[in-house]
Amino acid sequence: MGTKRQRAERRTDALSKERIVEAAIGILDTEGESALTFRALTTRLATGAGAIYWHVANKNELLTAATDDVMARVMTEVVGDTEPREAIRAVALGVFDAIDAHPWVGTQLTRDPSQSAMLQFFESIGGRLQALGVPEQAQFDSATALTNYVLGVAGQNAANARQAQETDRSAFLATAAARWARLDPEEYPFLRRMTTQLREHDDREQFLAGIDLILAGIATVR
Amino acid sequence: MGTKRQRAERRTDALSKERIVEAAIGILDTEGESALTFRALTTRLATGAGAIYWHVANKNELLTAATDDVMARVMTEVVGDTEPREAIRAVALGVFDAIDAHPWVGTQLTRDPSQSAMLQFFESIGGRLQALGVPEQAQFDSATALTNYVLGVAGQNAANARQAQETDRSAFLATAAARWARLDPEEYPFLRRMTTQLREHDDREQFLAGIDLILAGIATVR
DNA sequence: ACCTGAACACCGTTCAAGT
DNA sequence: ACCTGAACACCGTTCAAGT
Repeated sequence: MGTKRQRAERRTDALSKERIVEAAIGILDTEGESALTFRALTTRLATGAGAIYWHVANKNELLTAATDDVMARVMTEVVGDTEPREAIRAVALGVFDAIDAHPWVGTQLTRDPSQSAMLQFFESIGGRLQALGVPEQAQFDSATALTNYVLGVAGQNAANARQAQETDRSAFLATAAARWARLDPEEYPFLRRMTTQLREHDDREQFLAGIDLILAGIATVR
Repeated sequence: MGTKRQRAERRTDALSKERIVEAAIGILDTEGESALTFRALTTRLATGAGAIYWHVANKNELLTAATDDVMARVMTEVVGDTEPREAIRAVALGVFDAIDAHPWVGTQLTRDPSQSAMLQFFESIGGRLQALGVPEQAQFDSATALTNYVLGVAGQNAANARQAQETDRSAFLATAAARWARLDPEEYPFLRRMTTQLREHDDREQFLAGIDLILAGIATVR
């Protein structure tokens, strides 16, 4: 009985999968994707590599768990809306904001879209399409289109974050816009015409505009 | 003069960026992304690591060059169509087929979408939107939506290829469908309803269906 | 100018050994 | 059951030295 008590009162800083995932998220958020190594983790957790492997199979499982951790919060937070169209927009925006705050989530989702987080997203979208009155036949293609679009944005965001790193966003956009402006006008008339829009656009608004475009297309199928 | 001649007649197997890129593509296509290492390259090219670094700055530049090599062919092959809507579908399908044949291209495009290949794609789409009569204001958002969708599919395809690896496609789909069928029907009614469609769908057709959905949405903006 | 190949600094992962 | 930490098998990249 005394022994059992002792087991229940384990030191609060004992290692666990949750604590490891938490530490991983901390490193990813503050120092970026490339900083997450088992060495960095062992230092932060004051332990050995083998201790981590006792709780986690490998680095990929750790990344998956960290991503699901962030995404689970998003999916549960966005449940209020009843109007299906608004609900779809809200869920999509929730994912966008999460990826914006944690770019490494974008990398991970594009690397492994069969994550339970994406299944939840797909389910959440699909259920609303049903409520929207989209015919059965078209529901699969519609949900897939929305999901692929979100994954594309996720990847872009992660790539931008990787490239921006030091410089801030407006400087980053200015550089990109300058590159567009320097392109051959014969070969790239469209990009040149869009230079100003590139520099001045808002990622979040543009993301929503894309969602609305796809929703408008879906509304077309009757 | 004799010297100059000799220089012109260099041994045909001399190293060059093109030959290195070609070898890299060979490894990527036959053995997959993880097989592309500088050790594998030096073996295949019968040279030293330093020799490769003389022609190529680093692994990322090599991957970028290999991707642009594949994509450049796609973009030039698809120029026949005059009807803008068909041209957009053809360009998108060309990218899809290229990624289907070379899944590593999908990984690279999602990792670095500012590649010249994607700029060409964006330009190609944008020019056609103009021809389609899409208002200036909406062209940027429309081209971005299509591009993000294609990038999302690219990532998915690459991830699937990575996961499939050994087993063939139908076995892969069967496994995924079986996983969907095992989900809690209370929590995942939509996924369960879509299980059959997942198992029987054709990736290429579904990709086109998504493009058509977005195009239908774009046609809505007047 | 172009190439060789050993060496460097780092990875993720394993495993015998401890408690 | 859980943890330690040295060791292993790999990486990408550098660089003194060769031709």
